[in-house]
Amino acid sequence: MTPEPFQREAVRRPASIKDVAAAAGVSATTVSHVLSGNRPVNEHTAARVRSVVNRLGYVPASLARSLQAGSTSVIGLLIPDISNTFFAELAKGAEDAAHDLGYGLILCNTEFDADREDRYLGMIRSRFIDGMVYASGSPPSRRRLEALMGKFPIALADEEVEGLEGALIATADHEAGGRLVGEHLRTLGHRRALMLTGPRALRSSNARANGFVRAFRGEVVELVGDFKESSGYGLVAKLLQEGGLPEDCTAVFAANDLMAFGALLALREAGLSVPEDVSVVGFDDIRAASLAHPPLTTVHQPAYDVGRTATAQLLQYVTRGEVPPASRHTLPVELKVRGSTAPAAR
Amino acid sequence: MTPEPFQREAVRRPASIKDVAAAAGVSATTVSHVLSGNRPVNEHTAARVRSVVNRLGYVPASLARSLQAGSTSVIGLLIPDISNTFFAELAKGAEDAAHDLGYGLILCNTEFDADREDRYLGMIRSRFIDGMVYASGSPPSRRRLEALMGKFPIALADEEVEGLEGALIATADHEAGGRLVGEHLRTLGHRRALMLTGPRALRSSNARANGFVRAFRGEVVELVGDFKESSGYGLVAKLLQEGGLPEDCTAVFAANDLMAFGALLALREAGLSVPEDVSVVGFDDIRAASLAHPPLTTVHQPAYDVGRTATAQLLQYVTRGEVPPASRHTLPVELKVRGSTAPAAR
DNA sequence: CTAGGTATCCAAAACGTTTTGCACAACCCT
DNA sequence: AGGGTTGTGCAAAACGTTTTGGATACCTAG
Repeated sequence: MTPEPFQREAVRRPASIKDVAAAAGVSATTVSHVLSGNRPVNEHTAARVRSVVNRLGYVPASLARSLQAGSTSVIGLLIPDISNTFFAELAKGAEDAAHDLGYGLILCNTEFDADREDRYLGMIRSRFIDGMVYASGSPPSRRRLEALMGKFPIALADEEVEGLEGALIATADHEAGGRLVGEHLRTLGHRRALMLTGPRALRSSNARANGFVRAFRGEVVELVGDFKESSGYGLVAKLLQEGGLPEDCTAVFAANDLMAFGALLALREAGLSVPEDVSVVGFDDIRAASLAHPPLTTVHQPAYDVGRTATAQLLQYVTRGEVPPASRHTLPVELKVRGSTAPAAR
Repeated sequence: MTPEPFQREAVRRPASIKDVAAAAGVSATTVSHVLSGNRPVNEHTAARVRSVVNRLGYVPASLARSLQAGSTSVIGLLIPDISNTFFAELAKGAEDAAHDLGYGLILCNTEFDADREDRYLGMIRSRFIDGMVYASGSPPSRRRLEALMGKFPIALADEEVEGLEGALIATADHEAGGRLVGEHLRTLGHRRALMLTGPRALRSSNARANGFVRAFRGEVVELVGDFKESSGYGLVAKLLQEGGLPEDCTAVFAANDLMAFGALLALREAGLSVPEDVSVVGFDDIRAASLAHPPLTTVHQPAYDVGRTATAQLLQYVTRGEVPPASRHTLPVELKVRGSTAPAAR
């Protein structure tokens, strides 16, 4: 018995509140009141209305409702790349927070593309969304954002923006993360390290580097990367070709896990073994970090919490019209010591 | 020089088309025409209007526009878990396809929660979104979906639904994937295998198993899991405790990578080495698969394409009102042979 | 000088709700 | 009997657009 093929109904105008009103012999006002409970309605009339609603399959048009209410109960989440597990986790946190308050979440995936970002920011200017959680992942243009933040509810996630100190912000404690790595490597006896940073324009990247340098108190060679696996590979491979790591350099700290993987690959190709010859540390603790070989020592970022907190802050502002008491949340990070670090080779 | 702290402007009603009209000394109609170019307007007047638009920072309210137009240019993407890389990739494809046609994408993350799914489906019933890409990941309730698909544009991604043959569908060729694995293992000399399936109610899961069994032509012991790492671990660990793998069983095929990882862990804990003692194969090719130790042999699913194709189909239907010629797309999969499979031990 | 264009703009309707002020009846209390 | 309350429901305004049928003035050709 094969089920009969599915049939698409002919399109027809969906029932409106007026249709319901007419069919039930009441005014649209009364239907509205029955459905919203905003004012009392005679139980007998209400029952009749409800029955008509069911029969006609009436569902209020949320557009009209939003237009009247002046808000849509939808916010946006702007991120560069949803297929990056960090942002996926962040998105999950944001979606949870939004859902808790009955809000929808529009995914604004920019691919680091400015045009795309602009188009999405247009959604807030045209008031299609009530607010935006902004986690651009690239150095945001301050001017553009500032103009927007003055007029519309925007919360920053993961990345702060120079000069927007009064804004709503949730971010991981990047500096502390860097410090933890510095202490860890120092304790293991390392005295010279190679640091692969992210783009200079990113505060988070700088904070990681600063924290590291301060706590490590050894000699650090900094190379600027772009957070991609290829850059981690390229920088290290090039260095190795040009005569190897700096003398006595026994550790590599990459500002994110992807670059660490790249570094890992380059080291392995050069015949160096991790962690025996060189220790490697990443940042982010993406899922692959624990599965890699060797498992990567890294700093766990609370991506989910960052997304959730930023969104909760935004919604508190949006729904209650008040800026939350703590308008800046710095969330704790955690060092995950795994197999890619070991005491410095003598 | 610290930048001065950011100031939030006092909230005031945003300028409407009437404000612009008044300030420019024309009617709202004219403003609308200037902006849309729908009808010609005297260039002198138009210039004046445009200048006022800029001065007032007027942006048309998309809600009102949508209400009038009868559509919102936003569609939904319903998935169970955005932090799963498979769905993240799928989401990326969907977002790309939507963006290409000027559509926004609302992320509907259900966490396998029926209430949550219902709430999101409400968005389409209330016409807040023009359509929905449905990739529930769990056996969808046919009745609920059928009623909805008759009335609203819905495309199925990744998972088909029994009896909805006429619907828009994009899915990977699960059966072929299973076959590829079967042939691979058979060629390597394996004759007995353990298969960890997904939930029985999922078509995709069954298709993988069927394809495998057919092509392997050896003896297959099937154990039903739930696509989670824990279930892969649990099933295999239990088996090993109760007397080990079936005699001469030299291969394990898990219906997805996560379960394969679980199996890998259980085998390792029992002192069995992969692939020397047992070969292990997964399905999905999530990022961690290639980074695991040993790198996992698995079937690559075109998650991005599935999302993109399903969305493109949906939008073709939504924008042009016509069902696309090929309303069912089966996308090719690819076997990635890595380190977790080897010739059967004698 | 008039009939038919053309260029330019506007008023009003429509989209589908919610909200608010009011009307009408029925009831209660003194 | 009259004033106040309560219960019930409606009409109209408002939200901010786009669309459509005219209206007005000017111009051109006959």
